[in-house]
Amino acid sequence: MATIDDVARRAEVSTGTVSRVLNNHPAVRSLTRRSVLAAIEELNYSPNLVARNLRRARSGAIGVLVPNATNPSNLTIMHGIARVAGRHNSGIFFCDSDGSLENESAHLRQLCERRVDGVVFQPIGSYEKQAKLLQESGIRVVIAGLRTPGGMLPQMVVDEFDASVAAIRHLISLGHSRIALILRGFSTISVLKGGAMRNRFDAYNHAHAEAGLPVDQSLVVTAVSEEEAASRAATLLARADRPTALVSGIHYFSPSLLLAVRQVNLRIPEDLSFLSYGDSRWAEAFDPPLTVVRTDYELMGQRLGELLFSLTDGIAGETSLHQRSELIVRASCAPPLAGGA
Amino acid sequence: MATIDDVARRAEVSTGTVSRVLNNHPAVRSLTRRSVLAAIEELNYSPNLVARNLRRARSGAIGVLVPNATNPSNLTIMHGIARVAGRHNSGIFFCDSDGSLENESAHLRQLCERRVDGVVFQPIGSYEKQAKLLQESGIRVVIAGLRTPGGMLPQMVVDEFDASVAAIRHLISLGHSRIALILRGFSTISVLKGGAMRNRFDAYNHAHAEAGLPVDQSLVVTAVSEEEAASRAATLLARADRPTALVSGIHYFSPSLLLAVRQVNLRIPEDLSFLSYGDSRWAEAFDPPLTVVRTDYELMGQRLGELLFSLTDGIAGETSLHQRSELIVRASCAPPLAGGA
DNA sequence: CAAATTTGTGTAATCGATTCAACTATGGAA
DNA sequence: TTCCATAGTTGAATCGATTACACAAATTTG
Repeated sequence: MATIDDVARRAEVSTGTVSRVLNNHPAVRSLTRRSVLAAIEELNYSPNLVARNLRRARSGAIGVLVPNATNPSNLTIMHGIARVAGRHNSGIFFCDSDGSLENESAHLRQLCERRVDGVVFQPIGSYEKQAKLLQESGIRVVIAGLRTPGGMLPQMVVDEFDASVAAIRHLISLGHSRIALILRGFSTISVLKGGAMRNRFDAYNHAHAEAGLPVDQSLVVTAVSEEEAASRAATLLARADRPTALVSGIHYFSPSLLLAVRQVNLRIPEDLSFLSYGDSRWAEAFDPPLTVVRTDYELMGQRLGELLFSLTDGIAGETSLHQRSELIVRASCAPPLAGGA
Repeated sequence: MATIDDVARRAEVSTGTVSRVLNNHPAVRSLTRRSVLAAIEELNYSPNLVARNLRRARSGAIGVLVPNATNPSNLTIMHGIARVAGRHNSGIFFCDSDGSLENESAHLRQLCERRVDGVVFQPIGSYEKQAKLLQESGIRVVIAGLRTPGGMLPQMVVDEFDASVAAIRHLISLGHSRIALILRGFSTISVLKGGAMRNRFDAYNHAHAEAGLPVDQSLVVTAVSEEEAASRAATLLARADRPTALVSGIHYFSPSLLLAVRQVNLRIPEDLSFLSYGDSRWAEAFDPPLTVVRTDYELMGQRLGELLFSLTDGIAGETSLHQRSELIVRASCAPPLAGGA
């Protein structure tokens, strides 16, 4: 594999000159430049970015750490980030924690050791300490997620509260008073610790309080997997006082929940209203089309990327971005049947 | 930021010794090791992988190049690869061509310059030349995709032909003779150039020939976007001699096609049988559940990863893997109505 | 025409690790 | 006691680029 020295020898110039050609430095005679380029061509030379990065003390790459790559919304965020990274011709180090805190910190350490220029970090649990560590190493960090704002780190907050309240309000205004909410988490207690689920739970309570409606805590359940979510939902729907509306707190669960609904022979929206967090073409194609709380993850990814690069490039600016979600009303929610459950 | 020299000074040993501690070399007195570790701790030292990689002439990372990250199957493949990469504690350089050949070669060049240890490459168009170039630079390449086997490069071939033939045969045996097929591509000609779509088209023809059924080429259409796919489908379904079955050649198009079907008020499966390539929870949750040709992409990703690492580690073995797809019969296909269209 | 400036190029130090040869204790065998 | 093998360590070269500095040649200026 040819090195810069090989090229220099071949073109009968010094390595410094070759380097200048590679970096489009203006102070090179065009005749010299041509012969260097010719040598590069002939030797099929490919500059070694590892060496360059060592010297320059930057890597031309950012790290993206997601909690779980099977979640399509993370993929969409990735796609947005990749777009922006491409424009800044930066590479992307992809890290998937696969749900484990252990993996998460291992990946963060690795990103630090690789001396990436920045990290987009969607934390699983508490993150302050680890993120601080990166910061101290001079690596810019942007926190992504649906958690409550706060903390000193640059972050992108998904402003979902209003849309969430609007969603529950929508159901209440249709006449529902028994609304089930399925969240992701080990327990209601874990949900209360913060994050997206907490936010959705708070909005649920807020909308009820606002309408003077009591909340039946037994209608709020958590699950860690699609299967568990489906079985919890089935249990709820089998109750004598079954809910008249079901809210899927995470898009990932929605198809399994819909399947569970069909298995107990309930029609949507006549017998049960269904509302889902997260939008997709499938939610739109479903019969009836699903009413959803939607967040534009592609845009979110792009803005995350822009924020990170503005930080690494030392451009000061707003370091806490907001992205509003919205309620998309389709046909899966309707007034409960007069006779009620 | 502390370097290995700082650590050496602090622990009052040479840099060589620190290096040996870092790499768990046995020839270090345990007393020395302890004091080095202490110094590392105190200085909050993080080894610089860029420097290490330069010296070692390997990067401890592989590149994964996908044509488009918005496709969920690519995501699933990524997840599989990430698992395996984690086990080999290798990093992943993520590259998204976003559908453009130009991006594709730019990314390949970058991966080469970064001196990744290997590349999983899902090419958009013809790839032989570019892949060869990487090979010559000593970078192992594994081709992923649903293209016809052949070529000298290690690859993972999705063996979809049998399942595809079974799918069309299934429709024919139900009594269908006018089966529409929607493929992704600019034109039927581009489809014929190869790749997954070619394979599906061939299977379609094969099953027809086998049953002695003529193929109406006007029922095979291509589209580049969901919107185009939906409008092409709408046109087909508006014809007097409309097809009695519709095959979505790519999962990505399916929801839009289903939407188009509903818009012309055709019931599935009574008025129209629907069969889709690619499976998902949504396809299962749809009413009626969709009959699909399914490929296990998670497993595919894992096997791709294993193949690549066996190559980079110099372990010889089968370099052309196969992964079989299967037909999953659900409820979206039924005999055409007696009266027929 | 000499001095001053500009332009282009070569030389060598440097980034932060690894690793090999050389050297020094340390203990055991002759 | 002397010699040898061995474990532990040091020092320096090395990976492949960038870049500050020095310097020669070419050009402008007074």
